[in-house]
Formats: sequence, structure tokens, C-alpha cells
Amino acid sequence: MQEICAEAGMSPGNLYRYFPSKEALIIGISERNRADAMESFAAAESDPNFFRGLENLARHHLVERTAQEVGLCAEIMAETRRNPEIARVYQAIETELRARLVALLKSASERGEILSDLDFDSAVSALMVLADGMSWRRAVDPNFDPEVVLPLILHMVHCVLTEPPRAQAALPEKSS
Amino acid sequence: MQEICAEAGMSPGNLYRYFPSKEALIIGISERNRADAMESFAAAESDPNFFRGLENLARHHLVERTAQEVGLCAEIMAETRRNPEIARVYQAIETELRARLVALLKSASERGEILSDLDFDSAVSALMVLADGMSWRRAVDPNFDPEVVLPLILHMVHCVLTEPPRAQAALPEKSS
DNA sequence: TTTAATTGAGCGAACGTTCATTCTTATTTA
DNA sequence: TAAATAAGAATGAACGTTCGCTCAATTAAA
Repeated sequence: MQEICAEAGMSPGNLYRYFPSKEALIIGISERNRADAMESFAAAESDPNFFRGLENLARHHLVERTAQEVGLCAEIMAETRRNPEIARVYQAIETELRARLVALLKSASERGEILSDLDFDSAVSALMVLADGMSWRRAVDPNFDPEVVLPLILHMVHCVLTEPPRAQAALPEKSS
Repeated sequence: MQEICAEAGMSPGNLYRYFPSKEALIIGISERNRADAMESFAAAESDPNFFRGLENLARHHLVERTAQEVGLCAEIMAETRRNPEIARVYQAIETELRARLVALLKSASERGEILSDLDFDSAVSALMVLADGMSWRRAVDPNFDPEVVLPLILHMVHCVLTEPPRAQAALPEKSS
């Protein structure tokens, strides 16, 4: 809260005129992030090129964000594990996000840009793995350069969405 | 600390006989994780099939772990952002891990299992993105099933390591 | 002058931590 | 063998600090 006060250029007392609690403040920030994400989705959905739309989406949320914003997101994610109410809100947002991503994939598959017989839910889960991973790398590793890694990530996304899954070679596992 | 005490079946006082501080305790847990990871690496390195070795590594660290272990890792990662000493230790571990991964990739590329003209550092960064992403999804999303998503992740890894990067189509960006 | 905006010292609760105390186990003495 | 003693393991109430939060007091705007 001290940090947030400093960042907002406000005393704690004044900050509490705008938000009744830390929880409400976090939910407010989450809401802002949600709105921002949904705006980006609108842009991505209106792009006739699915992969370009997705790249812009990724750029906006994983590269262009300031270190501070990324840090704040990390903090909220961690808070999720402590505060059940925040966890609820967070999951509601993620549910909406998933639906939006699934829709994006479906329309792309209808246009033939990606596989048609895709397990959309799993694919979206994989995308979210990538997003969270990028976010946390940024939050935790000062040497991490999203600009360098993003092309690889996009390459991976392209593969998983356009190439049929390899027949999982059921090689006998080497037990450790 | 309460949770850790409960988990350890110990009173706080007794726990402090084994660790001089919460910081030391966290560093101890990190050290245990590090040792475990290094053991897994040894197994992966001795597997003649790179991808099978990597899959076992991933399975061990991202699927087989209990929800509790995953949660603990998440907590430590979050702590990293607050406690500089823990951040230092964490980064030291990650540096070692990176080196180990780079070595793994290099030997695989020498055996012709993956691309030879790979930017190993970036590839490892991408792998760590995937690992952190899987970890955090598990920590934050109760509906996340690593068993379902892992095949997709492995597919992606296979692509990025064996297929030369697409010439990044420098399409004009659609500004939001 | 009234109203709204803003402050920051300070509150209670929760945190990480400590320590006087009790319980257990091992060792010595009778 | 049983009692006495010493040592180690474990406890949990309590400590000081930090956290989220409040409110009497002050400043700025209407």
C-alpha cells in the first residue's frame, strides 16, 4: 500500500477515499486490466490476419507493458492465492478471457488460418501458459528480454495451431 | 510461517531451531528444489533421446508435483520480488539451470536431434517461459490440467527446436 | 464561509521471531 | 532395576515490527 500511495502521489488516507479497501483497490486494478485486455481483443478480432492480430495482442500485453505494470500483475496473481475474493474476481476475468480467445481461434479456424480439428480449450490453455510465463519471466528475471523471446513464442504458437499434433511417440519412459 | 509450521507439524519455536529466519527457510527450500532439479537434469542428460529426456524433466517438475509444492514455488517466486537476498539466491539457481539447459540443447544439436544454428540462450529463455507458465497456471487456476496441456507444450517445444524460424513476415502493424 | 480534498500520526491485527517453560529421551547413580 | 539427573526437543504465549486502515486536523477550492 505504501508503494501504491507513493506511485499515486497520495497519502493513504486520501487513497481510501477512492477505494474502500486494499481488496477493492486490487479488484479495481484488475478491472482496468480486464477492460484494457478486452479492448485489445476487439482490435485482434477485427484483424483479418489472425496471427497478426494475436501478435499485436501479445505485444501489447507482454512487451509494451512497463516493468511496473508487469510487477503489479505479478503481485495481484500472488494475492490471488491468499485472498479468496480476489481469486474469485480473477477467475471470472480469466473465464471471460478464455471465451474470447476460444472465439478468436474458432473464427480463425473457420477462415482456414489454423487447424479445424483443434481442441480449442486446450489450445487456449497453452496460450495462457505462454502469457503467464512471459509475464512472470519479466517480473522475476531482470535480464529477460521479451522482444527477443517473443518471436520464438509466436513461432511455437504458429506450430501448435497449424500443424497437427505429432503422434505422441509412446516411448518407454526412463524412470528416474 | 503458520502454514509451514502446520505442514511441518511443528511449533514456530521448534522450527526456528532448524532455520534461523524465514529467509533462511525459503533459501533452504529453494536449495532443495535446486538439488532435485539438478538430479532430474542428470537423468535427462543421460537419455540418448533428447526429447524423451526433456519430457521426463517436464513431467517431473510440472505435472508430478503436488499442488502444495507448486504453491510453495509460486510463493517463493513472489517473495523474490520483496526480498533482495532471496532474489539473489533465486537468480543464482536460475543461472545454473540455464547453463544446464543450454548444455542439454547443445549436445542434442550435436547429435542432430535439434537445429544446429539455434540461438541457445533465447531457446532456453523460451523453455523457461513455458516452465513458469505451467507452474503458475497450476498455482492459480484450479481447473488447469497439466496432463492435458503438456502434449501441446511439448509439441511447441519440438517445433521451435527443430523447425527453422519462419521469416518473420513484417506485416504492417495494425495500431490499436 | 462553507465544502471538498488531503494529510499523516496512529490504531488494531497479523506478521516473523523469541524465550521461559514443559515434555522426552538418554545417561548416570544408588 | 529403579530413581535421579542431565540434555535435547518441542511448545506457545508474548515480543517488536509491519501492515491495512482510520480520523482529527489542515489546506485548497467553491
